[in-house]
Amino acid sequence: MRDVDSASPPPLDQCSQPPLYADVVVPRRISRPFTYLVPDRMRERLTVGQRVVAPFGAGIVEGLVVGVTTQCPARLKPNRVKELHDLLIGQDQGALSPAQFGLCRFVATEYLAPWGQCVRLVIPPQSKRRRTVSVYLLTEEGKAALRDEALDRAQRRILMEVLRHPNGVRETTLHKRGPATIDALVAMDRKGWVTKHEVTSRRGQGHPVSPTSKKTQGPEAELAPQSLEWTQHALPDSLWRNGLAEVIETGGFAPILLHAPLEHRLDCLRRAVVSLAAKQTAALVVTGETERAKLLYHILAKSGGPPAVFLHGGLSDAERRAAWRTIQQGEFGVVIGTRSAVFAPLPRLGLIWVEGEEDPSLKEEQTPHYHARDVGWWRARQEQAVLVLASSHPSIETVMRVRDEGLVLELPDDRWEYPAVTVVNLRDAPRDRLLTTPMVRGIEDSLRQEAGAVLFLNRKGYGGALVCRDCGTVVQCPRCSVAATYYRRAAYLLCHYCGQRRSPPETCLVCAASRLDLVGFGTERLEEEIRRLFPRIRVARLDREEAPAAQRSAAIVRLLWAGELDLVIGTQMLFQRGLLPKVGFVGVPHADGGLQVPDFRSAERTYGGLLDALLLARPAACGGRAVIQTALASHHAIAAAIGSDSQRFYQSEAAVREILGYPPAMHLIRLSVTGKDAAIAERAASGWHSLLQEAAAGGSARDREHAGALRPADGKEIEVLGPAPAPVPRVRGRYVWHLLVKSRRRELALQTVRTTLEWRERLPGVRLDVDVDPIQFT
DNA sequence: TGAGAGTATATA
DNA sequence: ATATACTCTCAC
Repeated sequence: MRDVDSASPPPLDQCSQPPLYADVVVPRRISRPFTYLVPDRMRERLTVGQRVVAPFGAGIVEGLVVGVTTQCPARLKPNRVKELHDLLIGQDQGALSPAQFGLCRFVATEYLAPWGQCVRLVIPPQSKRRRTVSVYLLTEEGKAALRDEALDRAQRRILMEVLRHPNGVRETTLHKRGPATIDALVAMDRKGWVTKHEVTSRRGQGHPVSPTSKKTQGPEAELAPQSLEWTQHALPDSLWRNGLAEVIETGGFAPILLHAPLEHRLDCLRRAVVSLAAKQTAALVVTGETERAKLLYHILAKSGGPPAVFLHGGLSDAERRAAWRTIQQGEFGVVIGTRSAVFAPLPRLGLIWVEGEEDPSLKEEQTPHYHARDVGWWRARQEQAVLVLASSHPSIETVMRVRDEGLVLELPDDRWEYPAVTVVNLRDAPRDRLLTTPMVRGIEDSLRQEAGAVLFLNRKGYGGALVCRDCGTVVQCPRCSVAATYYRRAAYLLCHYCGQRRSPPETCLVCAASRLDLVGFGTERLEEEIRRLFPRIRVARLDREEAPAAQRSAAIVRLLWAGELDLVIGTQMLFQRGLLPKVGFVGVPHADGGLQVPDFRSAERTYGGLLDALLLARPAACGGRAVIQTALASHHAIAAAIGSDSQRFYQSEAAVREILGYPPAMHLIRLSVTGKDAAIAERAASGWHSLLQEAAAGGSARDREHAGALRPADGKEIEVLGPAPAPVPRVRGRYVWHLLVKSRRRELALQTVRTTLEWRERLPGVRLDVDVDPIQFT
């Protein structure tokens, strides 16, 4: 790829101009650009960053010009080079702004993703043109023909299919069946049994929605009014005065970690937005969950600040386009959205605020695997904006990075308002009981005081898994090598990886014994236990099974605010849905449940979940109480959370990551190879591994030469681990192998993987994926 | 033997 | 990604 900066402007005034070539990246799974001849009529208007229509393969694509040159690449025969078809023109269509161009290039290089696939991140969703498609419809004669017993079999099959679809079957669908089908169609068309019709494609018929619609304005009715009131409390002597106000006032690039409870963060956010609006600049607020974005939208829209725009994944393409246009026109003071909103085209960006920066949802799970927080960091620097990463339990990566490169603003540990915490050691408690005596007492007290109670258990379903009491075999999903979760009420086993459900087996599949035991407790079993102990109370459950629709969970939140629920049982979803009122009692029946997960971030997640749960309770001074049941009270994640000692957690966890060589001490790139055939997938992974080893050896040798004798030649600057079966080695019937590239030097790791990508792009039988800074390890 | 499914391959 | 070329399998 030629460098963008080396592109020379086309000569304007010669009669015999040399041919001009454009390097174009296409929206395909190919990293390298393709070279096209620039037709004379485009010479003057064609620039780097221009979007173009180009012939590609059998069809045409919309690509992005990333370089312009007068030389045809050596290995291309000039007669094989095709001409560009057209320039894309239009307000949010044609050329990318320098900011958009830079952003998508950053994502491509930083996350090793095909540049052409990153372009869609920075442009509004394309309106599906009102394309017409041909469909076949059944005629009366056709229906009559179906009654004929002697009808040709192929023809009958087609007619039956067309009969099933009163709106017609697409010509392209039928043509895919092969030449026999096409012949039969032509024959039947001639006989008048079917007719071909041109209809407007269904896609793209979504109603164009005005920016004043419910969805872009934010759904008002779903939020409990009390929860808004709660967030309007002004806090005395906040972190705003102690630093943030000044940074916002000064402006320019400044990375800030705001480590404080939610009410403090919201107070700061509201003030920051108002303060920016006074300076005619705008804020971009990004958060992981749509529900959280809704909440922020309401708080900011109701606080007398500047107009706000709501941008999230639930919007239709038409709605997103409308929101996008509003943003480009600059008639707002703040944009609030989820992950992809970090690319929103704000003019005069003064602040990027990442609310809940530790949220794994900020990481895109598909290519390009960008992290909205890290994109935000880069963008803030580019556009000279303040960057605020806000959380009550920030990721250790952010804590370390901001300590080095920015400013940490935190509420001191002793000023966080926690409930009075009782720790129950599960090792001293009877094994078969889920709720110990102190826990039951705590719930009873809260019922007596009508103060509300929340139980946090981060495991959905009834029990964890079915285990054979004789041979110890765990009942697994047949397609994914992972234990299936048992749901009692619906009486099925559900695989949490592929979603397949089936009825639980009567007997062990290995030894045929009929003694299957339920191991572990899920929210469903906890609910059953609560109903047994307290038959009269009003209980609700907040987890993905019970409250799949946002509406349902919003209803539970509203009931809780209205005091019409005595107790809520929930998973992580408790912290993601709306805002809960502070309750009198919080119980955590199994605090260390998440620590067994084979993921180096499990301690961080456990700490965060526990902290969030404790913060659902009223402060001790207002009678708030909590009971934590754990078998690992001395683990630093649990000890730090119950002792409200965040420094302890971050210190211990940083040490662990350093010793084990995980982020932030080292940078990781996870490579995965997926294939239906286990052996082929493993072989491909091994092949990739040796290629990486080679590249690493070559790379650091060159590197050492370059840097002279400064660095010891230990050859350990980059490590390639694996191939190993993924933590869940089989998903949806496909085998997954992982490689892990580790290095303290980020650029070296990226460069090493980059050199192997040429090979990666064509490899039969397997699917390959590169994830820089992976979060999810399954 | 051919239809149909599945898989390899190039795309400028 | 996607269209096309090519290969393999299975029923006739």
